[in-house]
Amino acid sequence: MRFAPSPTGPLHIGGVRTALYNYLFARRHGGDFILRIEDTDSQRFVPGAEDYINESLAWCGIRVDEGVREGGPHAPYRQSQRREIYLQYALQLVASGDAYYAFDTPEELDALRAETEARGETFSYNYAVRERLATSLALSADEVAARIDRGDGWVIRFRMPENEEVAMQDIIRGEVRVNTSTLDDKVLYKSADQLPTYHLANIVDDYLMEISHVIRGEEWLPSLPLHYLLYRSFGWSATQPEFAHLPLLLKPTGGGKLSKRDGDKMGFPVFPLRWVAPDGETSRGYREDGYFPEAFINMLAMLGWNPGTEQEIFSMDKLTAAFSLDRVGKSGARFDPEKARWYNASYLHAKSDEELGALFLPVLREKGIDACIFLATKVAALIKDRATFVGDFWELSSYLFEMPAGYEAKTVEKFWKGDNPARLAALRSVLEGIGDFTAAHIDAAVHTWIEANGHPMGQVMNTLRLAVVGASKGPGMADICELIGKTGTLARIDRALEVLK
RNA sequence: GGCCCAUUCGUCUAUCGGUUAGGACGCAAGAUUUUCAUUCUUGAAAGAGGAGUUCGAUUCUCCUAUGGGCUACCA
Repeated sequence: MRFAPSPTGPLHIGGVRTALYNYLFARRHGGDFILRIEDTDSQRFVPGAEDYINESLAWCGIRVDEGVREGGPHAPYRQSQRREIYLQYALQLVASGDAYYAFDTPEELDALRAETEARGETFSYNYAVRERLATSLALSADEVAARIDRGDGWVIRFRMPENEEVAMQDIIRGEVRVNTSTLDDKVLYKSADQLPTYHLANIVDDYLMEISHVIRGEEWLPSLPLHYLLYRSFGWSATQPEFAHLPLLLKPTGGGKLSKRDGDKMGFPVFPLRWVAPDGETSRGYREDGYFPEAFINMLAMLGWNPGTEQEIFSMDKLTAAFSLDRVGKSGARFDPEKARWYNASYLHAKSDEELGALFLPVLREKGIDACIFLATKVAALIKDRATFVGDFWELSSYLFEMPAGYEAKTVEKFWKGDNPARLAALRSVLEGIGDFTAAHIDAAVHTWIEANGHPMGQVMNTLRLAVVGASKGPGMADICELIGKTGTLARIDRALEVLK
C-alpha cells in the first residue's frame, strides 16, 4: 500500500483518513505501508509541507514502513529524486504509438481554448485536434527532431483511443464504464521542468513499488480510465493494483467538500497539527486543540467506514483487526465537529487518573500553582467526568487553588437568604472541630450535624458550596474541602460571610 | 456545458426482497445527586420523487430531481 500526498500544503483530515485506511488495510493483510512524496509540481511546492506530513502521521500513530525518512528497497521515495526514471517510460509510450510529442505553448492553448469557447463549444485536446496541431502526429519526424534540438518546449501526451468502452473495477463502487471519446489526451511529461505529471509518475511508481491496492479519494475516479489505459500500454495490466475510491469528506453545513476555510469559519480544526504557512498565516490543529490522537483516529475511521456492529470505540489495534474495504460507504460523509468532541470526551473519561494527572501537572505549574503529581492526579480524578479536553481542567478546578474571585449572582440569590448565612456560620465551627480533615471525616461530621439539628441538607450544602466555590458547580463538597484544606475552607467561609453579609 | 459518482432520522450509519426500519452524536424529558456534570431510562426524528420487476420493495432496473467530484504543461 502507499499513501502518496503532494507537499503543496498541510495534510487535511480527508488526507489523514486516506492514509489511515491505507495503513489499516496494509496491517490487516500483512502488507507494507509506503509513504511516497509526489512533488512533481515544481510550481506549487511548499517548504515544510513534507515535514508536516511526516509529523502528522507520526502523531496519529500511523507507522510508515518505507519512505523518505525510513528508507527501503524501493528508494528514493520522493518523485523529484526519481525524475530520470520517468522520461524513459514516457519515451517508451511514444515509441509504441500510445503517446506523442506536442509543441503547443501554454499561450497557444489558452487562445485555442478561448476561441473554441467563443463558438459555444468546449475545447478538448483529443482525437479531433491532435493531428491538426503542432504534434509529432502531424509533423514530420525530421521537424520533430529539429524542434527538440532547437530547444522548443514540448510535452508528451497520451494518445487517448477513440470510442472505446473502458470497463473498470472499483472495490467500493463495483464496475464503472467510461467511453474514451469523452476523455482527452492528458499530458504525461513536460520538458519545462523535466518532470512527469501525476498520472505517469503515479502509474510508473505504483508499478515499480509493487503496489497491490490503491486506496485514494473519489476525486481520482475520473482519472481511472486513463490509469487503466496506461497500465495496458505498458503491458502491466496483469499486475496492476486494485482500486478503491473513497467518498469525500463534506463540510458540516452547506455544500462542497471540506476545505481549510471551513475550520476557520466554523471554529474547528481541519488539520491534524497546527500549520504555519510560509506567509505566517496559521491554522489550528487537532493536536494543539487538545484532542488525543486515538480519539481523532477513531473519529476519522468511522467517517465512511463502519464495523457492521454497534461498537463505536476502536483503538488502532481494534481498527486493524476489524477494517475491511467492503464496509466502506459509497456516499460523501459530512464532518461533524460535535461527534469529534464526543470521541475525545469518551477517551478522556476512560483514561486513568494518573495519566490525566501527569497531563494536568504542567498546566498547573504554568498557572503558578506549586502542585505535585499526587495533587494533580487527585484533582483530575474529581473533575475528569466534566471535561472534554485536558485543557478544560483548569477552568473546572481553578477554585480549588484560588479563592473565588466573586460569587455567581444566581446562586447567591437562590441560597444566600433565610437561615442559610447563620447555618453557614454554625457549620464553620463544625468544620473547625474536625481533627483529621479528610473527605470521609468531613462527610461524617457534616451529616451528623445536619441530622442532629434537622437542617435542610440542600440548603446547607449549597450555601457551603457558594462560599467555597463561588458558584453552583463541582464535585462533592467533602472532596473539595479536603483538597482545599481546613485553613483554606474556613478562610473562604469567613470571606463569604463578610462579603455577602 | 460534458463525463463520472452518490442519495435511510439534523449528522455518522445498520439493513445484503418480507424488520414495530436498529445504533451513535446532537436535541428533549425523567431518574440519580448537596450543585454542575457524569451515569441510567425514555422520547421526538429517516428510506428524494415517479415509473417498472415481484406475491411483496428502503433493498433490483430505468427516468427525474438534488448533492458531489472531475473537466490544467495541479495533485
